[in-house]
Amino acid sequence: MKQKLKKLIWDAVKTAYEDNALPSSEFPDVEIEEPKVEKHGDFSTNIAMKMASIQKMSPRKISEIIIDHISDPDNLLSGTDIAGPGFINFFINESSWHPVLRQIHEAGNEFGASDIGRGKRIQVEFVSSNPTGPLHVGHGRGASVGDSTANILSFCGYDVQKEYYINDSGRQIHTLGQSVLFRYREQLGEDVEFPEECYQGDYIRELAEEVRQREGDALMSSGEEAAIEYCARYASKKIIEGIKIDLDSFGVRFNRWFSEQSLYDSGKVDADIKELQDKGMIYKEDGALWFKTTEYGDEKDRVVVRNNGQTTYFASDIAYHKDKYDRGYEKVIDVWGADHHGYIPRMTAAIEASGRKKDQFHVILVQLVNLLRDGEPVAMSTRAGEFVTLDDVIREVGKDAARFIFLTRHHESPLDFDLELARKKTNDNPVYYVQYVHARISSIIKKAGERGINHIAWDDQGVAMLREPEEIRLIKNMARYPEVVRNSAEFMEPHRITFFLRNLASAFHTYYNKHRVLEDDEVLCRGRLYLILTIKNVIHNGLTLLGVSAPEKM
RNA sequence: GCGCCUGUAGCUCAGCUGGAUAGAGCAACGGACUUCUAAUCCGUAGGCCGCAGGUUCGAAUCCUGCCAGGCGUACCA
Repeated sequence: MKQKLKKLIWDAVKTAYEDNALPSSEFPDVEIEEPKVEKHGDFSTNIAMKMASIQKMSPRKISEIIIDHISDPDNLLSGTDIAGPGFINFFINESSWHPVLRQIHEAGNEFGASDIGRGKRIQVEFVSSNPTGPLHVGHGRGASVGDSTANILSFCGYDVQKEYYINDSGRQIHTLGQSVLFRYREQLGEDVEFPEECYQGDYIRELAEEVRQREGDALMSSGEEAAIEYCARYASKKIIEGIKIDLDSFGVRFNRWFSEQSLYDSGKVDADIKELQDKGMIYKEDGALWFKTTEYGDEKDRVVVRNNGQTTYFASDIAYHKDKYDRGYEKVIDVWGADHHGYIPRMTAAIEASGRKKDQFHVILVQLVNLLRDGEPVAMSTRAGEFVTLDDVIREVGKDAARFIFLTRHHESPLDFDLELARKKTNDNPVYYVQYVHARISSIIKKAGERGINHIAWDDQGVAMLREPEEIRLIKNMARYPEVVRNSAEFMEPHRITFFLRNLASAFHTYYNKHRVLEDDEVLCRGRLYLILTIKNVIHNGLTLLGVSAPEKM
């Protein structure tokens, strides 16, 4: 619709120039907006104001000239208006909206999809929680944002891969091994003092128990390091399995699980450090190796190999990201917790140093989640073992409510997640509001079937009867969907879909309460059934992008 | 100190990347079910868009400076 209008205006401007009504041939882009106030029409443009200084004429005069030169062969417009400082307002004919319904219906699950990605290969890495404990709510938010963003990008024609990076190497894995070993010894009757820096959660005890059942007391006699190594391997493997299960029940599936350890095993970390050394990007100071990240805008240089010979997390991250690009991704997106934001400049620096462009890397920072129960904060700390796991949340409030609520805010603003609220099946809970539309429509369609209407299809006469303001409003609303999806992809902001759905749901509920679909007038009934079928279609599409189900019945 | 994020209705947040009279949901108050699901709807009330300057036809939106909160600022991850 917008495109059609844009063309009308553009043609009018050109014609006006050819008729010598406008002195200059220099025209700005046609920008079309949707006014907030209905009185201002369906669309408006500010083009006259933009042209004023170039044409050396008053905006209102230019508006008049443009309107005079508009030709509207398809009878799209029911009226135009000049308002305020020189806005041109356009009123669209009711009947011009009707074909939108057909587009939606014919596109089906593809309605809203586009090809703006042009098959560009893009990778989204998210969650990537360390395998030292189960996922908690914060990871849930990262999972929701990452997964939906990937879905949306894919819907917009990008070739998207979802990946999880497993930090199965380094100090914290060692600590994990220690933690399990301590519990293991404890269980075998040894009097041990459990160190504070170890992981305190009950899951460590369970893992130790499993180790004991498999190995008996064999680890008591093997060397300590070997025992820790064994426990670390076993525990991280089990934890990752648990994480996979949790994510699966959260509706998140990765294309690939990438092991940090594999970068060491294949020698890639060492090779990349060597390569950077050869390029002169690395120097030695105080016994450590430093990467000159300051040359790419970081505030200080960063250590890649410590003076004890151990590589830092940064070192493997450099190798990991290099590997991503080597695998052919043109763009790499990382979803991180906001507490890692200080890490962005050095990562960007490393990527630039390896010859990639800055804009080939993008970090989505997700702010922290404050978990509440009835308005009271719930304390959480992985180390102290006090946390509510993602699994707990899914069990308590359900996957759909959790995923939806995580996407009810811009990802850069902190989110309060109230367990009691999320569990309530009331109108406090936005997910039901949207799902309810789908269920209601399904119910009506079912009822129509009972009355012998089994096939809902485009019907000229029926659709032509959709003239109620609420009906036109619904169609206009849905017509915006493709643009919302595109913007959502472009800005990587899945919450835009959430807000769109709430809006559409609201418009439907209003309509539902005011008008009956199953009217005695058969023609009208056909038209309305077609309308709600397309609404169901759009709600379904949107919820799918968010990873939320669209129930037939509630 | 420096850097990033956030300040919009009593509360939780949107605001289409500069547009016209700033919008929702909760909470408050008053209404609507013998009719397609009341997990719904309708109405009322509620605002110096953190503060102060600047940019221009026009600012919640862009720039600068303050103020407040969160996070970061490791040879941790």
